[in-house]
Amino acid sequence: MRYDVMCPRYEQAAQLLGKKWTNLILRILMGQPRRFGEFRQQVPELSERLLSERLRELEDEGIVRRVVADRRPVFVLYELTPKGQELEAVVRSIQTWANAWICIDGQSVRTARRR
Amino acid sequence: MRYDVMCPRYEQAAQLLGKKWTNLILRILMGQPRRFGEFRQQVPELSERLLSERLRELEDEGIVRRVVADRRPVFVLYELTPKGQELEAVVRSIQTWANAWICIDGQSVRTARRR
DNA sequence: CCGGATCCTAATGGATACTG
DNA sequence: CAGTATCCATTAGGATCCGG
Repeated sequence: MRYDVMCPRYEQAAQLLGKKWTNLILRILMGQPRRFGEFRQQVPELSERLLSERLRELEDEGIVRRVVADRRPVFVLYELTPKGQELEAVVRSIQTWANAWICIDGQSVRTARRR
Repeated sequence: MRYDVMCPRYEQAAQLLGKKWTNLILRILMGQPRRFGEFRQQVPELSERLLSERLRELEDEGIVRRVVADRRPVFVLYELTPKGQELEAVVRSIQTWANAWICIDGQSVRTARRR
């Protein structure tokens, strides 16, 4: 078997999930639709620029839908699409693995390599 | 519920899986232990520098074990640890999701946003 | 209230050459 | 055979300020 070609969708999915803040945003959305400002309250360390960028990426991927309520003041909701909802299985499998193999201290598992 | 803190292990796992070439390396290792040069044959586009870097990262995470056969010429095998083997469930869940939600063309799913 | 525009720095990845 | 070392281009992310 040759492995010269990657699955582009897999790559895209994995790289998206690996980006900073993405998983946090997804988790928050898994509970319920959220407004832009709610993310900021929930995660003060996440800047508006990155929040906006991540939401846009997820929207581009069809994982998140942006719903604009057309009244004043402007009111925007972000919610998971079906595609996004099915990501929950992935998120949980990563979490399960991480929980199972967590190590307590920050030490490397790797034994010293000879130089 | 507050989401001000991320699960560091989850983050680390997701970010590792999202790095370029990592998933390919894992897939190759899931079949059987491999030698350094075998990766290069299987994936010619992957440079020695990055291959070495990825393997080292996976080793540091305790996902891959580096086994040196002490005879001439030097002979090195990389193999999955139990921790690494259990990543297969994660890889498969990502693949399942990616397969289910693949789109054929390169077009964005997102409907145009008003500017 | 919901972002966009800018600027700057750090991290990532590719190419190439060299070594125990 | 199995890597390191170096250099460079691109990308990702944080900080800050501005606008409909």
